[in-house]
Amino acid sequence: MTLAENTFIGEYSYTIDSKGRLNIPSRFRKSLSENDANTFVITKGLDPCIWVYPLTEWLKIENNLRNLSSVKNINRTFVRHTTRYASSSTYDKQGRVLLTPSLVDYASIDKEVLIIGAIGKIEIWNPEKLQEVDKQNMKIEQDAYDELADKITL
Amino acid sequence: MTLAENTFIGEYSYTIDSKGRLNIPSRFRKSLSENDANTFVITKGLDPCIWVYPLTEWLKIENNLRNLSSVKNINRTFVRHTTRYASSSTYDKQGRVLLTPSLVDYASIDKEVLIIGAIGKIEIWNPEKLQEVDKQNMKIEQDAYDELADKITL
DNA sequence: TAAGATTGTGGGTAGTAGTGGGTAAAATTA
DNA sequence: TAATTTTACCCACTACTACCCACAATCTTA
Repeated sequence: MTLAENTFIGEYSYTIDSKGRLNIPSRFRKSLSENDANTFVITKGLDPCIWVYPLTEWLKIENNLRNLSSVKNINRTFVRHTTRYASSSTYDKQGRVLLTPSLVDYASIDKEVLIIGAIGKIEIWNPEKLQEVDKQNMKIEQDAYDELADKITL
Repeated sequence: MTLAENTFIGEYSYTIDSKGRLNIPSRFRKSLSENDANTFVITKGLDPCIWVYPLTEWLKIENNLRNLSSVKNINRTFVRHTTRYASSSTYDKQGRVLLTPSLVDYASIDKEVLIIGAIGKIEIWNPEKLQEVDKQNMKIEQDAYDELADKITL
């Protein structure tokens, strides 16, 4: 349980309640650093899911974005896409954050969600959507995947 | 004589109790390094078994994952696959860790398990499953096995 | 060989975690 | 300003987990 700070692993099946609140797994909350002030930044993922960053991790991303020159069109698009849907949320006494309807809609989420620790961030998925996307990815990029597995996993 | 730290060899027959707890052989626990803080990271194996890493070994994997940019699609898939089934577990006073139902299910484990030291990690098998997989592999990959002989001297 | 220590396994219990809902403060709108 | 909606805080219930103790079998050691 002495994992590195702001590092998330594991998978949890949780539900979104009628008020749009989602509990962040206790393990994840405990792994936040002091500076995160119990706050996450919630935004659109590059996949059809929601990404949740610890506050301090998000600030690093902001810094990186700041350094992208606005002259390049692709940079402007990327910055816009990344920041547009982001909002910060401090979790309540029960450990829940509020998800905006537009993000919930983007990730095709109903009530049941899969919360997945992805090292520096947290992903929130509609379970069926994930399965679907996964299958597709593996079909297209099996070779690249195997190469990574060979390099990284022992 | 003692083995090197975080090195596991040998095979043990243990049982999983009604609460899903599994005792890690005393020999294995003793071989953990100080930095492991009595903690293992338990995850899905590439074979139909459960892999158990000492914390510090897992942190090396984590570091590699952290350096993969999320802008690339295949990187996101790989990180997700690798972290998703992982969970850290500090063993209790009796030396037991908690196995998640999804992993137990994945490895087709009932109650009796075979705990096998695989040098840098530990494998947890359903005994029958292992026998089955073993038989199959030896039939198919005799050539590849022979090729290994060039690399490793016994 | 006998006493003591260690190890694997079983189970009880208090505290914690996930979920649901009420209510007052705050924000928005008419 | 008043009415309505939204948000934040509080309490409550249930299930689960972590911690504790127990015990029998095995191993160690004097």
